[in-house]
Amino acid sequence: MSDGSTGEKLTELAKRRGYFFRSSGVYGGVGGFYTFGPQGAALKGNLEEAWRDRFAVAEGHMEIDAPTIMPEPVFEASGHLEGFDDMLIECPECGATVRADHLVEDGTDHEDAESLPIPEVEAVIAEYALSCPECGAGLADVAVEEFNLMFSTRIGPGDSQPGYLRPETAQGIFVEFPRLSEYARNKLPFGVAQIGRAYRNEISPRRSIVRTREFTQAELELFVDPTGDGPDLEPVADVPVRLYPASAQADGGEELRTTIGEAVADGTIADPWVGYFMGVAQEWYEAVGVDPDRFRYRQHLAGERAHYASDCWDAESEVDGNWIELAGFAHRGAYDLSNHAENSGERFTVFRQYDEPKTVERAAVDPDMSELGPRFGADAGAVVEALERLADRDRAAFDGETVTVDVDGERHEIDVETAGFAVEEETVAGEHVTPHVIEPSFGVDRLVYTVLEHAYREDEVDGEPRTYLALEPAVAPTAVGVFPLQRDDALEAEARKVARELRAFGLSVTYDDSGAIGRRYRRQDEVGTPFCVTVDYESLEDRAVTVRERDSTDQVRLPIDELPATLAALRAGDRSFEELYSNN
RNA sequence: GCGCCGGUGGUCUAGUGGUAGGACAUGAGCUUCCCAAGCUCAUAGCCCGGGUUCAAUUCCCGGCCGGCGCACCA
Repeated sequence: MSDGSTGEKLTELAKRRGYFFRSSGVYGGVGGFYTFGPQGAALKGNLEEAWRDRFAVAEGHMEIDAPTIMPEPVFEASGHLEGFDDMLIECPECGATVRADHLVEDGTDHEDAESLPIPEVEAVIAEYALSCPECGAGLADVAVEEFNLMFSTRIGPGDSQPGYLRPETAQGIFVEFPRLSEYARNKLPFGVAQIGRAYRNEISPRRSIVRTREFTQAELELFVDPTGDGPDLEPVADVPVRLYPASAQADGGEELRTTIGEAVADGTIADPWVGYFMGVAQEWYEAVGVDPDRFRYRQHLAGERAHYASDCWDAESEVDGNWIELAGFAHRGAYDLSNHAENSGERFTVFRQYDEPKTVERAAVDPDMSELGPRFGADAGAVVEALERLADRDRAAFDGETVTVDVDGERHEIDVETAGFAVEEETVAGEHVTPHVIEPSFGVDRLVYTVLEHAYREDEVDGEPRTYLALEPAVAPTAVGVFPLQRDDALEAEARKVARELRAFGLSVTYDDSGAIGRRYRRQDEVGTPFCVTVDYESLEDRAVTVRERDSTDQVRLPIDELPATLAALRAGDRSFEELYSNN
C-alpha cells in the first residue's frame, strides 16, 4: 500500500473499481472530462434520486428537463455572453497571462474595465504604458484576447444561428418561466427543479472530478413574491450549522456554530428562504454520507458574488485538506426574469390580486385623431405618446385651454379638448409582480467525490489490512453481494437463486463465486457494498444464510424467506443491522 | 495559459541505445476455505508524432495527459 494521500488512493480505487476515470483515454484523454464507470454511475444516480426526493418531491415542486444547447439571445439576456467573458493579455517577455481588465483597473482610475470594448482596453493599456505585473515588460500594442467560458456551437447548417452549451442549468428554467408559471396556475411561491449537465470551458480543470468542463447540476429555482411571507422555518429551526460569515473571513474571525433558527433571527443569514434551504441541505447532506465535521457554510465575500446575487452562501466540504464548493444558496432577486422579460418582450410576471380591489384616480387622454392626424401627419403617433406621458406625469399641464408638448425638440400647442383629457376612477384588482428567485444549486459530481472521500476507510480485520468505503446503504451503488461459501454445484445453484430473488425485489446485487470467501468480502468492501450474503451447506438444510455487514464485519443468520424484505429495510434505513445482530 | 516534475500490463512500480522484470489484481484448475492463505498454468505493458541513430521505451524537439505552484474559477 502506498503512503499517498487519500485523494490519490481514492482516485486509484475509483479507476480500478469502476467509479470514475478520465474519458477518451485510448486517444490520450482530454482534460476536464470524466466517465463514471458502472459503480460511479449507480452512485451518482442514487444521489440524484435522493436529491429529487428531498428537494423536488418532498417540497412539492415540479421538475423539468431542458435542452443543454440554447440560442445566443438566451445568454445575451442572462449576462453570460458579456460576464462570462474574460479579457486576457499575454506578456511577450515572460509568457504570463493576466486579466487585461484587472490590469487596467489596477493601473488606472477605471473602475469597471470589464465593460469596455477590447479596442478601448488596448488603447488604455497603451495610453498609460501599463506593464506586466510579473516581469515589468511593457504591454502597449500587445493584443488583448477574448476568452469566453461557454462552449459555442452552430445550430443547423449554412448560415445557422449561433448557440451555446449552457453554463448552468438555471437558464433553461428561467426561459420557460411564462409557461411554467401558467402550469403552476400563477400562484407564488412555486419551485422548479432540474438535474442536468452544464458546460464550462475551464481554463484549468483540476483535481479529478472536482472541477471538470462538463458536470451535473441539481438546481431548484424557487419563485417567490418579493413582498410575500417567508418560509415556515419551524422544520429546520433547530438544525445545527457551522457558518463562516463574510465578516469573519475578512478579519480572520472564527466560524460560528449556531442553528438555522438563530442565524436567521439574528440576521447572519439575511434571507429566510436561503436559511430554510441551508437547513434542509444540512440534514440531507448528512443523510447521504457527507461528514458533518467536514462540512460548513461559507458566505460569499462582496467581491466574490455573482452579478445577480444579493447574498450567497456556499455549502463546502473538506476533501483531502481543501474546502470545495458543494452547493450555492443564492438570492437572485428579479435579475433573471426581468432580463428575459426585457430581451424577449414577453411577460415574466405573476398577477397578484389585492385582498380588496383598489380604486385609483387615473389621468388619461383620448385624443381626437381626426384633428391630430391631418395636422401632424407621420408625427401624430409621437404626439399622442407625448400627451399620454404628460397626463401621467403632470395633470396640472392640462388645466388651461391648451397644452404644450415637446416632440423631437419641437413644441406643439394642442387644445385640451382635442387631447380628450379626463381624470377617471379605475378599479385595480391587483398588480403584476416580477417574482424573486431563491436558488439552491448543487454540484452532483463534487458530491460524488465528497461522499467517496468521506467514506474512505482503512482498518485491520484479523490482522490483515482492509480498505473499504463506508457508504450510506441508501446510496451505495451495489446493495448486496451474494456468494456460495465455496465452489460447489449445489451451493452455487442456491446462491444464484438467492441473487435472483433479491434482484427481483429491486436490489442491485453482485454475484461472486471466485476465489476464497475472504477475498470476495474484501472486494465488496472496497466498492462499499454494505451487505453480503453467503450460502453454505447448512443453508441447504435450514433455509438460512449468513448476512455480513461491511463496517463491523459482524454476521447474523437469517432465513432466506425474510432476506429480500430485511435487506431492503436495512438499505432504506428502516432497520439497523446492530438491532438484528443483538437480537440474533 | 505560464513554470517545475512526471507518463512502463487492469493497478502500483524496477530498468535499459539492441523492444522489458516484479508485486498486486484478473482468468482456469487443485485445496470441503466465513474475512486479501498456498500451489500450478494463463492473459496482459514502454502515451502520441517527429528527429538523431544500423537500431529509440530509453537521447532531443513538439503534442496530449497528469500532479504541484501561479493565474483563472460570472
